[in-house]
Amino acid sequence: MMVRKTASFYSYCYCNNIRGMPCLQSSLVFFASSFHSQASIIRNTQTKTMRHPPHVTNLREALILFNSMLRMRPPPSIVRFTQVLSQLAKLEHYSAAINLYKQMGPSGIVPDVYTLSIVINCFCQLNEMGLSLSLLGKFVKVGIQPDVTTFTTLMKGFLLLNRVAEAAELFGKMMEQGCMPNEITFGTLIKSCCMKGNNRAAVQLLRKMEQSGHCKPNVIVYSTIIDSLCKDTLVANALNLFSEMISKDIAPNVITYTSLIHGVCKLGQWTEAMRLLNEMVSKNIFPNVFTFSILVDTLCKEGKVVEAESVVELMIQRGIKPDTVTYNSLMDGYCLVGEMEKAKKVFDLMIHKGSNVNVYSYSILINGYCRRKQIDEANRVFQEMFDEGLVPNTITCTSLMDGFCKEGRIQDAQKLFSKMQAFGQLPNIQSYAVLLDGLFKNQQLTKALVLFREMECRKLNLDIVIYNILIEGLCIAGKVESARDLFCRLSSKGLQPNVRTHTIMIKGLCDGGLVTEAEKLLREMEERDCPPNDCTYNTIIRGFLYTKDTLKVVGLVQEMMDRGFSADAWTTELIVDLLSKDEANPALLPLIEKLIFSLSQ
DNA sequence: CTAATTGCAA
Repeated sequence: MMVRKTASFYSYCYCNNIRGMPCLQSSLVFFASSFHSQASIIRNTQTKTMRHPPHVTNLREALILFNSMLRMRPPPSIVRFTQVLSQLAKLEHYSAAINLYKQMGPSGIVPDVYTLSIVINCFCQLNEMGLSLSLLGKFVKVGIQPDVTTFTTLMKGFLLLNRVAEAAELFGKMMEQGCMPNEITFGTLIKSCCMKGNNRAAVQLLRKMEQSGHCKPNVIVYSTIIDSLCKDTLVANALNLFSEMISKDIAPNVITYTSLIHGVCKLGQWTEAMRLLNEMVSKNIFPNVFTFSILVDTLCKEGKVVEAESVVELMIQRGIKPDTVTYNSLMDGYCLVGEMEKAKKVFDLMIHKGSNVNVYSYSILINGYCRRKQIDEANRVFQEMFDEGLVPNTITCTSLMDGFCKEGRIQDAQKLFSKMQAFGQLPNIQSYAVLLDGLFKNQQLTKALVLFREMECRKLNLDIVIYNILIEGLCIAGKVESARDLFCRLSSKGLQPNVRTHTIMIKGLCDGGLVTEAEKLLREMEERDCPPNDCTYNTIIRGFLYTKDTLKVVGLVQEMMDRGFSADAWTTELIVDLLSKDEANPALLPLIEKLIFSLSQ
């Protein structure tokens, strides 16, 4: 089962980097300010009353505060310590939080259920499930019981690692202790099902929740499943669940609506998106920066950048500040229509407005320059990214690699492929696919085959996309027989050749002078429930054009047009060229007219 | 003082 794509570690980690601040300068500012803040942090702690929970905004503050708390006599209550750990965990300083917790014991500070749950969560976040479980012993030692939160946290940890059996065991143990699952427990389990793409199990849990009698489904569990269905473009099912929650008087919120709007947008149902938008506003649920960003992104993907700009204007008018994601979407919109100057302007605007530029921002720009064949500019941006302390991820590198390949700079692509591992990025199947394709298209058959062997050894999940590249590559190298052999062996590998596979094979056969066999394959496509598309027709027609078989060309063009496909510019040019020279067939002139007409559409 | 829901790049 496919695991759904989540935000990469790096794009998240580095999104807070501030552009244009030299390292030395920033540490000097930091150092100078530390004298004042250190004193005030401690003063704050020593205030006897301490009505407000201590607030820390960074790791350094937390360490200073915690150490001063450990030295106080009598020490502050466990609640104070736990508050600091909690805030550190929220800042994702999990290891630091664990280290501080370890200093509590020797100082005689006894943890409570909150403290231990936070530390358990920290271990879970670090994938240290063994250490996480070992803390259950600590509960016994201090004479307290883990609660539903503790168990939920542990279960989540196991589920994220796909260790379902252990999660289930914990669920049993929790029930044994008379601890009943609540909304959040179910919410966690449901989210886990959704992340694995198992919507059925998610809905089953929702039904279990209704029957349990201990808790009732709420807006969050409904939103979780609705979002998951929308991501799988099962919008009709999502809308059914949506009606269901309304009928149960569970009020949808901005997140529910945003998920639905995203779902219909992905299907290109703009009218439906607008209906939902109006509906939510009529219920006094107002679109937020997420909602607007989806609208901006959808318009951009449809090439409507001007409209996207006006949505950005609208959100500013409504007092919602576009953020990095909004601007990244807009930038990608300009990249998609090839307006790189405007894309760069948005990039500069982000910096000007104080929005952080992140790995996405650079990746989008790099991808844009690559598409426009401005590979040197792409490479320059890639370099700039490093200078700003951002680490390109697999996608960034793959984009640039693709750019190099398409410009014939295969060595640069290979170099980058090797280098990405140096900055901690493992090439994935797409990275391999890009390089493999590049090697074949640049006549590096041997190197391509070596790479393919490596892919097999790495136990990558080689799908039909990879085999399409391989078959096409063999054809390019003039190894049509090998390509055909491989094509025939696909089903034995459990792979189903798709339209693209067939089209690639047809092109290979045509280029190898085997047009008759190519036509036979075209006919077989119908039988295999894989009907040819416009690309297939254009390919085989070009094949017959090269053999100057006018009759076949005319027949196939007619067939293609009957099916509602049309000749592309290249094929049309060749057809017109052939027919105009073929004086024996003046009767074919109407066909030329038809073709030119369809081309002008 | 602890645990669950939404957006961008190949």
